[in-house]
Amino acid sequence: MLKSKSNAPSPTEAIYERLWDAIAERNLRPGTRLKEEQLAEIFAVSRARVRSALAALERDGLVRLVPNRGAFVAEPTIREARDIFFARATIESKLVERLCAHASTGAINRLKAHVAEERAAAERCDRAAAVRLSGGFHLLIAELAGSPYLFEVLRDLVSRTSLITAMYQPRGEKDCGPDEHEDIVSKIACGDVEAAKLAMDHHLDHIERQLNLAQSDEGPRHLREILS
Amino acid sequence: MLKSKSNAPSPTEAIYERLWDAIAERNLRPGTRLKEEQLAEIFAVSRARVRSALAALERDGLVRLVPNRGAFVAEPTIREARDIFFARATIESKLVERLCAHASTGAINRLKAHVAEERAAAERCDRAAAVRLSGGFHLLIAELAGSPYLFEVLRDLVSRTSLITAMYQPRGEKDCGPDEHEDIVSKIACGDVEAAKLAMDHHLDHIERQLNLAQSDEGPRHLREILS
DNA sequence: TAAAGCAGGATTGTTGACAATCTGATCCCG
DNA sequence: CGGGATCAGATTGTCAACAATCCTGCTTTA
Repeated sequence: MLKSKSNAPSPTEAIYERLWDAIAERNLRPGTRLKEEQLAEIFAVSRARVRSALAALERDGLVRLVPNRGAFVAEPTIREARDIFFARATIESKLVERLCAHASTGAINRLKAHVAEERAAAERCDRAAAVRLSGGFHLLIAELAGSPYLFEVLRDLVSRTSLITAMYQPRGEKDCGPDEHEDIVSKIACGDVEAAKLAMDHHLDHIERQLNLAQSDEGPRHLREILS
Repeated sequence: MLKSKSNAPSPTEAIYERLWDAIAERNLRPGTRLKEEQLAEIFAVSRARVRSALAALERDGLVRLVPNRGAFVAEPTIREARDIFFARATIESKLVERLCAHASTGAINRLKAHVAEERAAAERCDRAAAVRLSGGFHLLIAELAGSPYLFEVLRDLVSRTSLITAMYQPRGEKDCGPDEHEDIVSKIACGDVEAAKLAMDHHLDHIERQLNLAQSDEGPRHLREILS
């Protein structure tokens, strides 16, 4: 996994992040071909570094690597999408349970502060921030629950969920606001384990239900234009 | 993730597998330094390929990569070890539950056949096969439960467990035989969800309890000698 | 004497060029 | 006119040499 060096993000990470953003914000649509040389030129780095960034993105399920063919933005199938949500429910339910078991007031406050940030971003209509913060909420739960390993797995799952959302959620549909997150936090604050788990399950189920099977059919756009 | 191409394993995978085996069979002890050039010479491949294999091993938690310093066989802490077992319990419990829900007779038969293989390997005292099959049992459950994503996560967890076992299980201690696996299978065959989940939890807990905190303190051995 | 400074050697990180492979269009033949 | 072989162009995969970095042991100096 990519190390999260707090101060200095490695060059590979930087490319990883920029591509991640472009995909999650729906600017790079599923199926788009990612040519190594092209990316190397755009980001002004060597091809080798692009390669390692693409390898990392493949590990997180955002990119599909075909031998001798190249890299493409992944196109998760409906079946895979449902599997991702199953995995999320499995893991997040347990994390909520564990968090309830020993939730400090500090933890509750961090959760509340995060939801407030989400609300602010939603009101600004800052899509990029909203997507990032929405995923961040779930990661925060994993962090506070105290399982570094499941935190990493969930980070992966959240990335994949972003891609799935970009692919299957109708463009008109508004992202789920911070209301359900707030609900989950309040249940955790009460210390009601079962209610909190149900709230999380319901939340994930709600996101899953918003998906539809019709794929977007806009024309392709040029990499150079999207990645500024 | 490494693609599991059924017929032709890629060269990178081949190196990955050989190092994995060496670590899981306790020939390469935690903390051992893995020099790129040395490995390249031993495996008769280029350094670039060793690099990508080491990157894959780091992703699976078997190797620690230090910038400008090199690669070392990972040394999971006690805390990390316990976290791995927590993650396994979380995931495998759910997988067993799901498998019980729709366990075909074909699935049961595959499980029984696998346990039989395990028993045969144990009687041959074939340690390498025993380690591989023991992990394979858990992976088979994930496969039969029908969650490709959690299968991949569990593959990772099993690798890490091998390393933890190599590091913290006293050498005298015999590996858990196939008895507990057989117990789990029988509970699944009965369709008793709760009993099956309990059996799995107990099995994992049993493995975890066998760990001790004293590290092995044998002298280092030479890479060339171990990797034949 | 001990600690800081300074090469020397070894190891990793990076780059650019070369080889292998695939795609797509053209051309030939039935 | 249609189908299959063939060749050019483009793209990925691999490699070997070069640059940057780090550890080790020695030297110097207070």
